[in-house]
Amino acid sequence: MKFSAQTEYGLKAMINLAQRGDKTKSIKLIAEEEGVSPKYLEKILNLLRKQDLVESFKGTNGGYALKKSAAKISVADIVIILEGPIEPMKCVGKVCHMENSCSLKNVWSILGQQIEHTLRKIKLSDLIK
Amino acid sequence: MKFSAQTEYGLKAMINLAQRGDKTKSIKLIAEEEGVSPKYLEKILNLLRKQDLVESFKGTNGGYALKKSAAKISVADIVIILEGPIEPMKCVGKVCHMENSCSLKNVWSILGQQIEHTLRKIKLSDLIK
DNA sequence: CAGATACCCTACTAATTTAGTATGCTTTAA
DNA sequence: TTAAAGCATACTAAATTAGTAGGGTATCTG
Repeated sequence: MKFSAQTEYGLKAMINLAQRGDKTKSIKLIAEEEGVSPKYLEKILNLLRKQDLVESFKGTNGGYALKKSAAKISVADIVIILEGPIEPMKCVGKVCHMENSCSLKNVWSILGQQIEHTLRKIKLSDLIK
Repeated sequence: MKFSAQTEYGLKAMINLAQRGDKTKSIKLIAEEEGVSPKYLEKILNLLRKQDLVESFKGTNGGYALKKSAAKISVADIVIILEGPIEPMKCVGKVCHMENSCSLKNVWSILGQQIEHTLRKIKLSDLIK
C-alpha cells in the first residue's frame, strides 16, 4: 500500500518547479537539489510533459516549467500520471463468487474514490511555502 | 497504488470463513472455493493466525475458523497484517528539503490515516450476505 | 495403536515490477 | 558552429511478490 519512488520524485520535482514560478529550470539542477538521478528524473518529467503538466524548452538556458499555475495542479493529477489510475485492487483471483468479490469490489471502489478525492483537493500551491 | 494479491486472497478467505460461522473449514476447501493455490493460502492463513484473527485445529476434520465474531474483525485488521502498516509513502529521496518533503509527509500522513479509518469501519460482517 | 488428515515450518524458485543506466539523436541560444 | 539542454528507446539491475517443495507435528477415527 505504497506509492512508488517515481511518484515521490515527480512530486518533489513539481513542487520544486512551483517554487520557481514560471521560470525554467534544468533537469540537472532539479535532480541535484532533490537528490535524484538526472536520467531517471528526465524520464519522469517526460511523462508529466506528455500529459501537459509541464512544458520544456530546449537549448542553452532551456529546462522545464509548470504549464499551468500551481493552484490548478493537484497532487492527484501527478499521482495518476505516475502511478496509474487509483484502483486499490483489481481482483486477480480466478474464482469470483458474487457474494465475496462483489462486496470486496465495492470496498475498493469506495476507497479509491475517497483517495482520489483527497488528493484532488491538495494543490501544488498548498505545498509551497 | 494497489494492494497485493496476498491481501485479496486473505480477505476472500476471511469472508469465506465468516460465512461459515464458527465451524472450521480446511485450507484445501477454502483454496478450492476461492481459486487460490492451497500452499500459498496456507502461508497467508498462518500470518492471520499468528495475529489472532483465526484459530486452527489439526487432525481429521480440522481446519480454520474465525477467532472473533465477524462483527469484530475489520478489513483494516486484515489489510494491515498482510500489507504492513498503511503508510502511502516513506520518503526514499536522499535529500529532504524542509519546504518540500515536510509538506509531502503531511499529505501522506493525512491520507494514510484516512484510508485506515475507512477500512477500520468496514467489518467482515458487512461483507457477507 | 495405526494410519490418515490437516496444520506447521523453513527454505527455495520463479515471475513481475520498479528503479536506474546507456546511448545516440534533435533542437536551440549564444 | 558549438555547447547546452531536452527527446527517445532500449537495456540492466535490484527489489518485491507470488508461488512451490518437502518434511515435521498434532489429532481424530477406527
